[in-house]
Amino acid sequence: MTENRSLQSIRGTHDLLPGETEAWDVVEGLIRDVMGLYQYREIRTPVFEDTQLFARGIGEHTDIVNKEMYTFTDQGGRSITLRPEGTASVVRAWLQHRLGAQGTVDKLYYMGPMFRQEAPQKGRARQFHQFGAEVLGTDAPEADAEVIMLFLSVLDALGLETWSLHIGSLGCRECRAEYRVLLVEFLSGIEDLLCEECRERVGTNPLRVLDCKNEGCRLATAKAPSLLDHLDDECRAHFEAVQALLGDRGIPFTVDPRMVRGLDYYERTTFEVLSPDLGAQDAICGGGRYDGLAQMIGGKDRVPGVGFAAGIERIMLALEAAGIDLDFEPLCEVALIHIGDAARQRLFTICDTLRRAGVACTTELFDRSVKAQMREANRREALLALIAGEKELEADTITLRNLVSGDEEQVAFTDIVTTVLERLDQMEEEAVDEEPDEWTDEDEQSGPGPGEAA
RNA sequence: GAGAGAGUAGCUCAGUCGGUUAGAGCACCAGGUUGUGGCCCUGGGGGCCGGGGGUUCAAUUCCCCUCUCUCUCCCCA
Repeated sequence: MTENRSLQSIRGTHDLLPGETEAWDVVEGLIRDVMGLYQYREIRTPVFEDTQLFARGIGEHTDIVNKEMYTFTDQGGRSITLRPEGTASVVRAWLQHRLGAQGTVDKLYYMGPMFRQEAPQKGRARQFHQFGAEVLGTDAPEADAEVIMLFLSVLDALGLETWSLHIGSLGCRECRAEYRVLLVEFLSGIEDLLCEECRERVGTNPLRVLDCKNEGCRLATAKAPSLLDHLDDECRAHFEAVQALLGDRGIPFTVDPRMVRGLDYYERTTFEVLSPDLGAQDAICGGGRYDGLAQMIGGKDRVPGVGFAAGIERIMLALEAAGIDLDFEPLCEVALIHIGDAARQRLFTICDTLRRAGVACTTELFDRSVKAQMREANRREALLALIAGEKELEADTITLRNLVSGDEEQVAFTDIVTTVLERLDQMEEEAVDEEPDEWTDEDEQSGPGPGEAA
């Protein structure tokens, strides 16, 4: 409405700035590491899809489809929607490219932005980021347990130790339909005790009534029949197998008979991982089995599948709450410091040469004082400074200063690259010698130095 | 979508019961060292007091609208 002179990012979207992106890189890198460990392979699908994919997959009566999708008509008159979640797209791509044709089980993961038009608050943005994993083509309860274990391994890799795992089962379509009749019968009897919204839900999505946070509804439905008591034999066996697999590995979990997911495609196993440090938006991961999804979006054959989606922003918040700081300054090995214009030009060339040799370095682009240039070198935690002014140009040498020890030496221009590489090697050796034990395995803080390549 | 709170320097925040040039700390720049970092001292730059409208002699301050953020409901990752 208001015509601001300067535009800003739109409501519910955020810029990730230097100082934050480094931590995201670390987190994403650790996620990829764990995915590799479990042999899941990445899939990247478009951020927008045919609206029907989500309408049919997620469900017409869900909040997501009803009121939260970014939908628009493109110039060809097609209805397009920015993806509000990842699973439907992955299954669509799996069907489209016949990834199951080899008869193998496919294990896929994805990572990227999702879009939902909700009221923004902490841990909930309109563009947010999820990563997720999917196993397609198998009913095996091991797949259910594996995706849960996979996510918990990610938390472990990140150092997040406080979480709780909640699991439930929605049964298959057959047993849920039978149960639904029972439930509607029960709810009809207590209808006047329910909140307005729930009275509507009795007709549209009765299972959600059990998940209502309203005190009155909770009390009124306390004695409602439980879905878990009405699973058919196969679904019960499957659910028990999943629990046994988790239990055998000492993974703590709570069975939540009322857990209902907000997406219609779930069947059988559902689960959530909650973080105690997040406030209202405390789910960092949600998932489950979706054996009917492939057919809901037009696939000919039944393709069983199970997976999860996890919110990266919420994980970042949980890390922060846990006091885990993954930020690091990008490595700067050499700062080039000039006095005067001639030296400035000379150093620009030397900087280029050093970079070609794989040395991370920077030159001064403002004409600030030597003091300011040194201060910045210090701020960047540069290891070496190369200083040049009239004196050096005349003598055809450069001053090389070790910024850790303060030692200085004069180096001939022709020897700069070899000497710098030599000194950096020496400093690295010294640093390894002094490094405390706990840091010796892998030093995440220093980031990937371009210098290592050479 | 509903309710509540908040927006003042790059950042974290004071402040004005409406009244001249709006402050601190950190950060930045410069000087103290005719060319050398971290500590210290001195000085400096930087603000349409979120935006628009209204009341008033006078609005950063009061009122309304709007935008954004935060919290809650809801929903979800």
